[in-house]
Amino acid sequence: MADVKHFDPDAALDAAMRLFWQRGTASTGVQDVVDATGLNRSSLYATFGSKQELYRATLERYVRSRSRLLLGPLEEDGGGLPAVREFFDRLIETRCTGEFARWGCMVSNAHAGGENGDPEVGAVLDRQHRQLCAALRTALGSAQRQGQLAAGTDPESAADVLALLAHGVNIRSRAGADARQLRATVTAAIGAVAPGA
Amino acid sequence: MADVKHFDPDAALDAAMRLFWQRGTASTGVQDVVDATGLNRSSLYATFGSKQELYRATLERYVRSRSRLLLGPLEEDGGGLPAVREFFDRLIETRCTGEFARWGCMVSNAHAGGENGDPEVGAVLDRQHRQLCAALRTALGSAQRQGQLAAGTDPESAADVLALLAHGVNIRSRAGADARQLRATVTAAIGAVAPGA
DNA sequence: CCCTTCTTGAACCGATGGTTCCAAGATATC
DNA sequence: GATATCTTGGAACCATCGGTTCAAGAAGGG
Repeated sequence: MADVKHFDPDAALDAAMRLFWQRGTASTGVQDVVDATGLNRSSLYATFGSKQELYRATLERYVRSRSRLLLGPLEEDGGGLPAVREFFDRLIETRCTGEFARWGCMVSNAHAGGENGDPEVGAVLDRQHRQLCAALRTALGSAQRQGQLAAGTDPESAADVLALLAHGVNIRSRAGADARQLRATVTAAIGAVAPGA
Repeated sequence: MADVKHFDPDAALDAAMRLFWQRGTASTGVQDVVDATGLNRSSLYATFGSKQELYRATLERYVRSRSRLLLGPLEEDGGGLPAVREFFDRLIETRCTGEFARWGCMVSNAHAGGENGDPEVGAVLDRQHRQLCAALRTALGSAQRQGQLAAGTDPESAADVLALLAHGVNIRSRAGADARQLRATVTAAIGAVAPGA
């Protein structure tokens, strides 16, 4: 009865995501998206509605794919302190090397870029930050139950501190901060807020 | 012989600074600057050259005025641990209340906004981060000499951790993070990385 | 009052912003 | 193969972008 899409919307969304991630909303023109995705303006608007809706879609794709990739292991049962250390190792690795080096985190970038002027975007940012805190809390809680933490350590406030620290890593990585330096700092931080037993 | 400027360049620079600080470079048009400063395009270009040069000028004004306001007390001799606590108190106060609430830090914003594509801007960002680390190191060093720190505390790595944490505070404040929550988290962090004697 | 120097407002430039529209092309059902 | 329905390509839309230019006006020194 009808025609079907001649392109892969998921691939297009991914290409657009990378654009917004790297350069932000304001610095990315619709023409840039057209060029990067290869599809036409009409198809783009027919599929995603508007630039703002497209941005929201890419942001949600980011938190569901890229963020999940990092947070997933953290939320698994019984990860404990090693899971926390591995989370930051992988975070710094991702932020400083490979194809995403110097791109930072799309969520942190959205924070600073003021994209939260859009209430829907703001809600995503808050939710994502709470999820990061919760994931760290889960891992630190399991660390405590496994007796990995020194007595008197509070997993909740430690998780909040490390979550803020993660934002700091994301920000500094955009300026090309040295991975070794970041790793050393983060290691010191973990050792201080979540000291081993 | 000639005519003299009919406006105050410093006031104009300050108005432009607020614009770039709040909304970023890409989202701020020259017309916005014209409207905010009250002076016209010609005077603006005659005085500052280009939009990019104007941005650089406002960024430097920011680090020389606003940042200095926060970092100054930290660098003074003998501030010790109380100076560190006061720095974060004032940071959070500035970021969450008053006319600059939800504006974040212009330097952190520039990081995430990718403004460091301009090498001169990137240099300012790196310099400013190093200065923040150095200021914290100074205060923590004096704390150690005054016997305020527990044995085994390393002022240098503690300073690096707190500097990253400051970026985190700046970022989260843009999303309207609760000041009390931030204060509690920061207090926990200071207590962990720079425990009192 | 003249003349020089600066400021000012407005118009102008090409490029680009996001968005819409319509004819042409493609496809699955009948 | 005809037809209905969707996608596609491309152009056009109108506003604004950053940046430049120019003529008129204002202000000081002679």
